Amino acid sequence: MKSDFNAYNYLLQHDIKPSVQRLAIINYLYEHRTHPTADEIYAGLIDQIPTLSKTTVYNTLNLFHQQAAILALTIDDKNVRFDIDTSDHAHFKCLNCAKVFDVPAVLDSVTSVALEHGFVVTEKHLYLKGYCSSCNESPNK
Amino acid sequence: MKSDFNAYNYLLQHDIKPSVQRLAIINYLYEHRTHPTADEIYAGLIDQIPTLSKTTVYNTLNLFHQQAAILALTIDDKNVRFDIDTSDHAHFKCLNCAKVFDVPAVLDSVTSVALEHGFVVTEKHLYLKGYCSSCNESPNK
DNA sequence: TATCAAATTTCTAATCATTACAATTTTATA
DNA sequence: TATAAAATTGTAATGATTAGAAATTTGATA
Repeated sequence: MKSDFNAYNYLLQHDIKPSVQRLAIINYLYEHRTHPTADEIYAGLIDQIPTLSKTTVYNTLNLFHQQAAILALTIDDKNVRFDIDTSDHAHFKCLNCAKVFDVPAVLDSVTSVALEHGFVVTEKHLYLKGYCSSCNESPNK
Repeated sequence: MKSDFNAYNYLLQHDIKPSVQRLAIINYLYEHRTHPTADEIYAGLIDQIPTLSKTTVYNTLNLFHQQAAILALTIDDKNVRFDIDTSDHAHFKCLNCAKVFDVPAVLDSVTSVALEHGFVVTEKHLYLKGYCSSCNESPNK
């Protein structure tokens, strides 16, 4: 079954000139909602594009983020993680299994407080940490 | 004028055995609400404690964080920043001047959604990014 | 279609925050 | 004081990310 995601148009909509590498990376993010790192994306695409360079992956992700086509998550203090879903939602990171989950959330109220301080808000990140339901039932520590 | 902050008791309250280095670091955080990095804390204390090691600063901050005596902020993708204020509040990072500001916020509503998913939440971080009032008036880019 | 400049990709090496690890020093206690 | 445990320190290693230069591809134009 084919994906109904039009990667080509998605890039154009964000003023990004499509290329083989860029299409592959945005498609990877569309298909993998695990908030992958640059390294994971590289590893996932190297078979499909044997000439792919890790620098290209980093450059491309930075470009996508600049153009607001993706989110760059700093929930992990080691790696930046990426998310194609730019709609309002929060993230939960399990301190045991290290997985990052999506959590529904509305962040409007907080933004309004920032506006009162004269801040112009371009990004909102809500990160929760703790233990997911699996790890909570059988903790491994 | 002397600070009314009792660093010694503060550490004891968090089950941390006081030492010269630990007291200096927690006092530094009490007095500097700029969300400093480990390196900034080290630079701020090296004159006062010439034998201080950067490893000790990292070890100590990790210990404080583990004991929930401070927050470890990953709002910056380069460095971890630290905050002695563990009460409910958000952070705003200016993408121009890189300063991190405190913003009042209540995060209860989001936590409750996470609980419904069976998550145990131990940390909440709300990070806003954009341009502060100074940089917004005279952008430097 | 050939040419040329700009954009993109790639490779290699550098950077730099953080941690690992072993040695030294300090602390607490018998 | 002797001794073990805890804390601190110094050095080297790790590893994600970026810098910078070279190679390749793309797109426009003649």
